This record gives sequence, structure tokens and C-alpha cells, in this order.
Amino acid sequence: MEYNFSEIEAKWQTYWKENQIYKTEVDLQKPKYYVLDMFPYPSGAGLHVGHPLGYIASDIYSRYKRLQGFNVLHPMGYDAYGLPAEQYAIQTGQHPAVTTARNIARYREQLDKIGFCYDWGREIRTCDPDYYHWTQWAFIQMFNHYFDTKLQKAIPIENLVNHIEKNGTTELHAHGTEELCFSATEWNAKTEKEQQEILLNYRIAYLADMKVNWCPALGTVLANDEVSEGVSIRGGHPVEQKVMRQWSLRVSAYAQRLLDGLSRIDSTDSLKETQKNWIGRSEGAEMSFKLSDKELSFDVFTTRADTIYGVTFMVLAPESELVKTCTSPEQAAEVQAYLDATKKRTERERIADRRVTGVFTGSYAINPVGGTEIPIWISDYVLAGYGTGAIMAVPAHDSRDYAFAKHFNLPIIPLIEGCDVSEESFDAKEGIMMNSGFLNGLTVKEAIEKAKAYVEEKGIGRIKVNFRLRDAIFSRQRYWGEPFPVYYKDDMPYMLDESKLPLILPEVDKFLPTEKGEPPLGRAKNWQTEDGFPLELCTMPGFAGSSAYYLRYMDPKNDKTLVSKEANEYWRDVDLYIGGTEHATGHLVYSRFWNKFLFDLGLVCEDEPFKKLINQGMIQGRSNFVYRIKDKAPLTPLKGETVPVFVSLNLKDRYETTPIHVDVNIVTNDHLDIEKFRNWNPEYKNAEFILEDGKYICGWAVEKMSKSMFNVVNPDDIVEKYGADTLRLYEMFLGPLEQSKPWDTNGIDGVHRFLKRLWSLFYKDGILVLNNEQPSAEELKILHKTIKKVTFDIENFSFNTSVSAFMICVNELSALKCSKKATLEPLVILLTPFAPHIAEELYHVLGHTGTVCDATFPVCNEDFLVESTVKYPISFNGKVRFTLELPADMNKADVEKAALENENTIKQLNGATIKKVIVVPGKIVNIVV
RNA sequence: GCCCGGAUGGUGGAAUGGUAGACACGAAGGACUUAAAAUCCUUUGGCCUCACGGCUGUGCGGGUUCAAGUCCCGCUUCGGGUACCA
Repeated sequence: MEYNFSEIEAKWQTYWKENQIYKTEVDLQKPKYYVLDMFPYPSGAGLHVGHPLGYIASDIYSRYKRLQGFNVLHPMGYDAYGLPAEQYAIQTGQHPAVTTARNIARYREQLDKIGFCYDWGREIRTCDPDYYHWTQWAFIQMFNHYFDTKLQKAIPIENLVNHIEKNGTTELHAHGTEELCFSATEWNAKTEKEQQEILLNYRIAYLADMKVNWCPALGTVLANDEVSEGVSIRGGHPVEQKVMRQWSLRVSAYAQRLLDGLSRIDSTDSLKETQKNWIGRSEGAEMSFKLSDKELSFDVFTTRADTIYGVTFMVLAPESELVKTCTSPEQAAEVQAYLDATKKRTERERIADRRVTGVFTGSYAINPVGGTEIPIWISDYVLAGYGTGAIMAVPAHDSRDYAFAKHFNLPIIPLIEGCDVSEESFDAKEGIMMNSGFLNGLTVKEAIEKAKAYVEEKGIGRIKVNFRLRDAIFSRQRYWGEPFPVYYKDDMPYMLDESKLPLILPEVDKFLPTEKGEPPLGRAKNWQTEDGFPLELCTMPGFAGSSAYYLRYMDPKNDKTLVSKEANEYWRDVDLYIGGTEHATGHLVYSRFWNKFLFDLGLVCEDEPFKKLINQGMIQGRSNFVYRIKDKAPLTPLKGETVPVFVSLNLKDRYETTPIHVDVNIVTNDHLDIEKFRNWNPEYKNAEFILEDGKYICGWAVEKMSKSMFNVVNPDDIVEKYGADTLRLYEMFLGPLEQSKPWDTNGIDGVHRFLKRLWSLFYKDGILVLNNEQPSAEELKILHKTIKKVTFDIENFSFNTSVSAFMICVNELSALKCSKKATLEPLVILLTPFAPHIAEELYHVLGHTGTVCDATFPVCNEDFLVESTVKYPISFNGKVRFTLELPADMNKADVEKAALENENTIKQLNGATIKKVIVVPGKIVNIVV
């Protein structure tokens, strides 16, 4: 029997499916292990060969854990709501539900061919009402809770209402959008509407006017992580700032917990660093400055309270509410002109063009330590959204303030001994303070601490921690998303009763905004409650559905609750989470936040949802090029026709050429298939070629895998040609999991040959040659060396080196012509996580009737690995000259003696005096002369 | 600008401070075959040498060490993240 992979793979995939081999249930007798892939957004393009990389890795680990006796949860689903489906719907009129279902079917078909061990019985789709029921439900809970800053957790909003009814805001520890101050009497005197408006200031899901990223091309608002450098990440459309009334999630309340939790996650430093930067904790002081001519003061945030004596001006953000207060009548016109000019510039322009701009307000503030008057300016380098939207400027020690001071000719006072601020500011936090009153003579670090304490003590301000992390804007003016379980009464939002969930996404005639400019849901008929109150027209963003999906997998069919207590207490958290780095700031922050919120409510038992995170690298494309000769008459010109002429790679320097991308699927080992090329594009039908050695050699380059580069490789084609096991092994063999690397189909023959060689240990010329002989010591050593290496490598996610180890093992066993059952059976089980189809086949060939998935992972027996001798490399001054085989148990002194007495040593020394001899037992001998 | 990763043959990559280039791909040569495919064998970092063997070699320049791809310092360069965050 030959290695017929297509037959074998189809057979066992059917067997696994029919026997529900991958069905998972709570089993209190077994330890659990939860392996999760970041679920895909099913795009119309289908999977390319880069997508399964992480899935294969997680599949290997899942199968490995199962073979070790764990009850493994390994589910898969689809992040099915999203912009591309809706954009496509607008263009074609096809309902996104239809195209999404079609794309999912295609994804599933592709995934199934690779032989993953997913429990498809637990599949979820975020656009499924049974699923988004719980997304809507969580939103209601967030609306009904506030964040207590003292307890650092979510608390029912009724508790807050009770508190303010009795005490107003006194002793209220609630994270709010603004710091409000009112008494119980004032509260009780307010109308229902006014009270509701105030509560929005505290709710974890809240509605507020805020500056948002508005993307006109997409017709929607975007979250900060959906925007990069002033354009949308999806589509690259310009984004502008706009004030709109939007739903937001109070993620910022959880900033400290999100930061603290990082230490409990096992992941790379770079990922933690990215999250840390995104959260952006900075410790400093909030200081109050009085206006010189009014009984008013305003706060600034600084991390450098020590530089207070160097403040020579103040700067307000153009959007700051203080602008109005501070602008003097004389300056009003100039200020207005500046604000107008700033408003016109998009964020993109502001980033691209860093010129210094600003305007004087006409007002002065008083320095709380020196009493000097300092001018108040307005400039767009100060952001309204960070800190208080106002800063104290210390040009000597801040580069931005320095640039501003130089431009407007404002004074610069150096505060650190010996610093030179004639050309640039001195930003480093080092040196000895001067010109700073009570801080003089201290180091900067001491001064920062002393100044903070001083500020607090004198009542000038208070110590404060600021975070960069913003609340997540949660409204999207789109159709294809979860409807909010919200209706409006007297313009105030109210939650639907939980019994009305799920609130089903309604049908609309077009997926476009209404004539009035309302979101698409404005087109839905009867989009109101039974009592006639209008429902929310926005839908939720993409990250809504992906924030708690890992919890739903634990109990996907439950219609009473998101996840039952039993299921949650068994599966608890994700032990291993594999996915791309692109989610480091978005999904991973939101889902951690969402989980912490549910944890506060006592609904989940772990505060951090993911124990270990691995980011697989990107699979890049490897493009091929042909070189078209420019303006060159063809070799054999046809009458009245110009024929394109292409020159082979190594001859191209003799001509002027234009490189042209060519489909990698018609190139093998960089040799162009000329016939296929002529058929590939009608333009090249009559193309002529200048060959080298009778071949056309293509150039190549590593680029992003994309249609336009013609370098997309489809996993289906690979499975078709080589089989799923080969694909799985090859994806792992390409290189370290976490590293980005180009896909090059050329190397795939190597792993395919390996599988055939393994097969030939069982079948020689189609005849089963398996025997029951006892394995030799040598064979046992080969086997156990491999068990040890592969086990170690799997534990360390070094799958590329485990594939090498398998190759070495099979090469060595082939050389020994070993077809012994006792040797091959453990090897087959060892290989199961990597190549499950061939392993299942061979396991049955070995005489088993059950599935190899439930076999026991072999354990290395060190006794078989003991060597009786060691080949010592003998080196002179660190250069190895020869090796010397000595007994393994020989002691250090004897090894030294043996090495020195050896004739090769005497020859090498050639009479030189030995200065020193280093012997590392079992390793090496180094003789220093 | 700041932060985090990389840089090793023609290519992908391997190497707890201890014989650099495992394992593959490709290439060259050979066996089998009418032929091709498949399979198998040999060689394959560079330079010198008929050979034995030698010299050199992990982006660059220093250093630590008996010994450095690996550790330290200073650069070059390529990726990724992030940004007027006070």
C-alpha cells in the first residue's frame, strides 16, 4: 500500500466526525485545559496559507494535552459582525447575513480539510441572536453599574443612588466622566430627567457628548484602536474629530486593574509593553493656578512638579472650556480666528504638520510658589482629552514647551545646574536643582517627591495618577452589528427588560443612512418598544461580540445565562490563547475589561481571562517577478504587432527592464512555466523569452501576502497536492511560531518526503513489513531521544525543531531498517499532534481499534539515553583540533591526563608550554598555551 | 522621538557560554529507468591545497572569558508598536 494521503485523510476525518471524537464535556474526573484561537472574521477572500498557522499550533498543543490525559476544550467560531460585510452589502445590495453565512461556510470547508480537533458542537457566531442575547445582556449590566474607586470594582447603580439621596456627592467614590459636586437636597430637588443625566456620569455603559473619531467615508464613529495616524484601520479613510452623543464603556475606570493584571499573564514582554503603553499610567500632581484678574482657578496635570519655578507660561487646549473664561475682550477676535483655523485641520494634518501655532488669551495666571504672573496661551499641542486640557509650560525642560517659547519669544528659565538650554530643552530627569527656592540643591528625583509633598501640604494641589487609556466609544452608525437593548423616553436612555432579549436586528430596505442622516436602523419599520418608545438606532462595534466569546464557548447552548456556574467553575479561564499581535491594544484590552466587569458581578470566577498568550508571526508572501524589456523590438517581430519580451533573472542586467509580478502558482522553484504564463494573461499570449540554460528564472521578494502581488497561496491547493498532514508539518517547519516569515511552497517536498519515509517503515513496496521483534538498544535510544526532544519542544512551542527531531528519528530508523511495532508505536503517538491523519491510520495498522487521540503520550526513559563514552572535542586556545573518545564516567583529572598524553596533543603542542588546561566533564577540553 | 523585536550559507532556519550552519529546500554529480516521475547515494559557507590539512567565517567596532552567534558597551540596518500624553 502506498501513502495515499487523500484517501487516508478523508477516511479519518469522517471517522472523527461520525464518532464525535472531538466532542467535549465537563468531566470532573479529569483536569481541564482550555486552548483558544482568536476566532476569525470570515472575509470574502477565504483563508490563505498564513491564516492556519496559529490554528495548527493550538491544535498541536490541544492534542498533546489530550494525550497527556487532560480534558481539553478547543472550540472555534466566527466574529461575524463587521464593516466589510456591510460595505459589500451597500455595493451589491446583498444582505450581510447572506454573504456572512456564505463566507462562514467557505471558511468551515477550508478549516475542515486541515483536520483540526475543534468541538464544532460549541461553535458560536457573534451575529447569532442566541449569542448576541448575552452581548446585549452584558451591556444592560454595565448600564446598571458604576465603578467604585475605593473598592476598585463595579457596584450596582442603586447603591450609588442610595448614597447620593442621603449624602450627595460627599464621600462618594465613583469613577465619573466629570467630577460632580452636589448635596442630597440638590439631588432630591432634581427632575427625573436631570437625575438620569447625572447618573450617566457614573454608569459603566453611558451616553455622553464626546469628541469622537468620525469617519465620513464609512459614515460611522470609530474607537481609538480602530484609527491609526488619522485614518481608519479598515479602508484607510480619513478620520475627523467631531462632538457627538455616543454610548461609551468606562474602560478607563479599570485602568489600574488592567495594568496590575498584566503581571499575572504569561506573554511576551513586547505584548505587555504594548498594553502598558496603551494604558499609559503616569504619576504626578494636579496643581491649581489662580487667574490674576478673576476669582477663578484652573487645574493642570504635571509629572514634573519639581519644575514649578520654571513655569513661564500656561497653555490651554483649543477645545478647553477654559478658553472662554480666559480670553480677554481685546484678544477675542484673534482667539476666535485661531480656534476656527484649528478646527479646520484634521487630526491627520496636525500630525503631518508639526508647526508651532498658538494665540495669547490676554489673561495671566499666578504661579502658586513664586507669585509671579504668567501669560495664558492657547495651542493645539495641548490635547483636550488628556489630563485637564491645560498645562503649565516649562520650556527649559520640555521640548514642546521649548519650541513654543522659542517661536513666541517667551522666557526660558533653566532649573538644573550646568544644563545648556540655548539650543534645546534639557528633558532628562537628572542633575541638581537651581533657581527653584526650597528645591535648590536637590537631585531631580528628590525634588519631584518633595515638590509633590509640598503641593499637597500647602493645598496648591494633590498627587494624582493619570491614564492615557480612554473610555471605549461603543456606538456605530451602522447596520451590521448588535442592536442596543435601549429605548428613549423624554430623550433619556432606558434599558429594555431582560425578558425582551435578544432584541433582534431588524430588516431594512437599504444599508445606508436615512435622508435625515440617521443610521440605517432609522429605516427599520416599527423600530420601537411595545409602548411606542423609540429604540436606539446605533449598533454595537465589532469588539462587542468578541469580548466575552471565550466564556460562551464553555456553555454555548445555555439560554438562561451567558455561562452556567458549573461550566465556568470547571473551565475557569483560557490556559492558552493564540492569535495575532494586531489585537494587543484592542481586543485584549476590551475582553480583559469585560471579563473583569463580569468578575465583579460574581458571574465568572477568574479576574484575568487568559493565562498564557502566544502571538504567532505573520506569514508574509513570497512574490515572483518576470522582467519585461522596455522599448525593445521583439526577437522575431511579427508584422504590425508588438510582442512583449521577458528576460530571465540573471540576464536582466543587460537590458532595461520593468519587473512585473507573476502568479506564484505558475512558478516552481523560481522556474516560470512558460505555457501557463502565456495563458495566465491574454496580453502575454505571444510573449517571447530570453532564457538561461533553457529556463526562465524568476526574481523574488518578500512582501505582504495579497491578491495584487499574485503571491496568495491557498491551503486547499496544498492539501490537494500534498495532504493536510504535510501542510500542518510544513507550516510548523517554516520557522519559530512567533516569528514572521515568508511562505515559500518550494520547501514543502522535504516534509512530504518525511511522511513517505515514515510510511515506508510500515510498508515496503506496498507490503506491510511490521514485525514483533524486540527493539535494540540503539533503536530505543533513537526513540527516547526523540520523545525527550519533542516533549521539550512542544512545551516550549518550538514546533519547527520538533519536526526536525521527527525527521532525524525516521532517517535513523530507516537506516536501521527498523519496522518493529514496539519502536514505531510510541513514535506514531508522538507524531499524532502534528500529523493526526497518518498517525490515526498507522495506529490502526499497528492493531488498535480506538482512536489515537485517546492514546497515552509516551514518556522518555532516561535509562536508554545513557552513553558509555563521550567524544571530547580537544581544543587549543579555544580552537578544536580533534576529538577523543573517552569513557563517560571518567573523572576530570583522568580526562585531563588522557587528553595531555594523546599523541595528537603532543603533535599540536609541538613543544609549547601549557599554561592552563580546562576540562568540562562530558563537554570539552581546552588547552591554553 | 520613545518602546519592543530581529540581523547566521544561494534559501527557510538550528545551536542550556563549550566542535557554528542541525533539519530541510535548492544546486551539482551519480545509481535505477527506453524515458520521465518517484526513490536512493555522494558533494555542497568562503578561500588555499592533488591530497593530508590549513586559514577564515554568525551586520559593524570595541570589551569580558580558557572559550562568545550567545554576555557587556557603542554603532549600522530591517521589522513591529506608539506618539505633541505634559
